[in-house]
Amino acid sequence: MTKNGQATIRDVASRAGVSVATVSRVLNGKTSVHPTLRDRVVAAAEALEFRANRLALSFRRRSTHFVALVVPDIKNFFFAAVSHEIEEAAFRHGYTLFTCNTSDVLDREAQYFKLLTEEAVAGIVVCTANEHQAHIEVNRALRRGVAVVAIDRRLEDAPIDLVLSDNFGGARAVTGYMIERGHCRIGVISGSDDFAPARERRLGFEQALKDRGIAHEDELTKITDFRDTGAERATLELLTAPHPPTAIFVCSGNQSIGTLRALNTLGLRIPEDVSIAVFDDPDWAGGFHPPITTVEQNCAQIGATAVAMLLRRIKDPSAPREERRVPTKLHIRSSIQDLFLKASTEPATTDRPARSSAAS
Amino acid sequence: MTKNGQATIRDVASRAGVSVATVSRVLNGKTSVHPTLRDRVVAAAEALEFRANRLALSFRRRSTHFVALVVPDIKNFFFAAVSHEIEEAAFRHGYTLFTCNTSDVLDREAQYFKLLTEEAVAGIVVCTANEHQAHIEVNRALRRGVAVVAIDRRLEDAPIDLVLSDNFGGARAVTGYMIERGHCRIGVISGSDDFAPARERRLGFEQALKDRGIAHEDELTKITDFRDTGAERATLELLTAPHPPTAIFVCSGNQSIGTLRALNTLGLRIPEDVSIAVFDDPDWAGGFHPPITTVEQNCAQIGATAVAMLLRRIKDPSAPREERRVPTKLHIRSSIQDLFLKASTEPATTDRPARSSAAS
DNA sequence: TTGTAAGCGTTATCAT
DNA sequence: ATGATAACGCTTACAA
Repeated sequence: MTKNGQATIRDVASRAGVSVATVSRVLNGKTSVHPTLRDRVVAAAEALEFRANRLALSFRRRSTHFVALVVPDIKNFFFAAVSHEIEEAAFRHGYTLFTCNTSDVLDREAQYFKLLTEEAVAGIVVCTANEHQAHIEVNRALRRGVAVVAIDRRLEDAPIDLVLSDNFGGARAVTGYMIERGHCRIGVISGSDDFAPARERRLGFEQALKDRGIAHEDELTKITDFRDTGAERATLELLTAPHPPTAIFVCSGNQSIGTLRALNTLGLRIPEDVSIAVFDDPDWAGGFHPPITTVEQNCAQIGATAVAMLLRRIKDPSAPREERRVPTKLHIRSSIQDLFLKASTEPATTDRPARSSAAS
Repeated sequence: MTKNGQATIRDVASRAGVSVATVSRVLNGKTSVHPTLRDRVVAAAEALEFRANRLALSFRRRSTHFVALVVPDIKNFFFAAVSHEIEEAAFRHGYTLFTCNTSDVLDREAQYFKLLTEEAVAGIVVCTANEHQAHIEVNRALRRGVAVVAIDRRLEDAPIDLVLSDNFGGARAVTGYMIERGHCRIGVISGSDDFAPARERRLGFEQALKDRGIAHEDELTKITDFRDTGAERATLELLTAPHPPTAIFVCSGNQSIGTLRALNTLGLRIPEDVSIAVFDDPDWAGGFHPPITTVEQNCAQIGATAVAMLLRRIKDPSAPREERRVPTKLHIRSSIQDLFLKASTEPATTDRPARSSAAS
């Protein structure tokens, strides 16, 4: 028994009257040992409340049971939700999760990859800061046997697994819904084409237009950063233009906050003055007044899939590269006016459009 | 040079023509070594791109540079923000962060403490699942030299550092603001008194009432869980009662979503039909229609303080226990009607209450 | 099947 | 100041 109070494998061995090798064997259950000895060892281990020293284990095995999630911003609802799911799934499989924020700075991402590789994590789930520049650390990690899977954004140049939402389909569906409600001048607020999800959502939007033979007007497309401030500015521009759109498709939850703020500033009501749809379904969207029509990404499934792919690759590093799409879900609520229904104040809705006056 | 391509301290030693002990000494800079040898070692290390094996280091030193954040739910905006801050600060000091969700299950918290202790983390920042039951693992961690600081909720029975918001003051201030606008029947939706923040916010609310000599009415207080669904139900009850309040103070951002949903269901407008204030300032609050008056917790400062306290305790385990309060900030927006201003549709506000009609 | 013993990469305790 | 060398706790050849 060492001074710190923790029994070691030696203590167990001597108490059971066997060698440390035997103890190790029964503990790991690889090779078979005589039942009698096995029982003696187990008994001794229990009596001593033996727990293998994890630090020694990692050292010896040159590997750990850590996985990491490297994302631009854990405060973003999407990543927080994915993180939660990954943590949950990883825990079930005996892994513990590191959280790493890059703030979309590539260098920071590289630093983390380096650190995590040195720390011998079993795997990394990453939403990269730059799709076009797979920094050298990614390859280094791969070479060192770290399993890597990308989510949400592609990691070009690197032959790694990928899981992302059906951005194209989701955007196309919700845009189609708007068009069917009579909107033909629809503004879109998207992120940089440098990122797959932004690009795909914008493309899905445009496809819906084409589907219905509606001409695409360039001045209705605003490309901004992924932050709310950029979207706020873009919305202002869109709606103060000479011939403003009747509806706006906002390509992310983060950006939608800026859009909504802009609407407040302009004193425009949803959906009477302008209709709104947003990609992402933040928790407050259904409580908004009016409830916002959204495209929900299945964060849980994305996280679960990422972990599954990670575990698969940890087991079999040479498995064929995979790319998985996770379906989105359209939540039809009350933020899109049906232009065919004259004089209506509320469009088709899932929620009750009651209009009474009670308290006060 | 070992097979995996990483130079070891031995490689450096032989290349520099010195013993491993000397290499170790110059690398750690504890004892002094002759400048000549020192230079040779440094040169060799650089030539070989030597990086000490972290797994071996942890094993040898019996300690790591990991810290952990153990919280009920990382999806909760408050914890996500705190997590971000902790990660940032920790990274600056050479620590990497583990994220651990307990889902408010005490047993899960204990499991994590056990694991983290075995993994020899340097410190744990925890928002406990149960204030009254400091499970044995906390003490075990403490005994094993893990620094622990609690945030948001107290960890009773355990003599550990603590940092939380000025819940009482924040609640008192915003309630006072409502009263000054003429509200004297104010409903409050709070969480279980078993948790310090809920208790303190409710108490702050009641104190504001007392401050102005307003009688407290029991049926205006609703205690629910911290989830939005509980708050939704509570709001419904509050507002369909015979004599409903003119305003509601919601004690957390999570709960406010349920409250807002309930208002939509009832078709009640803010602030014309009912005024709203919420504790917590989720990112969407300012974009809501109308913008919501909130009490913001300074997540960044809470996180930074927690890390500072953690580092201090890592350095000096016997430092005196500390308890720190972080001030809150009142955001006055447009969700509280001024009952003294007759016929008004919008109360005093920071935002512009314009009412025009543009697009479409 | 079981035991002996040689590492794993570092640090720390000895002599020198 | 420097260099052998013994740990640290575990796994795993290799022998028996």
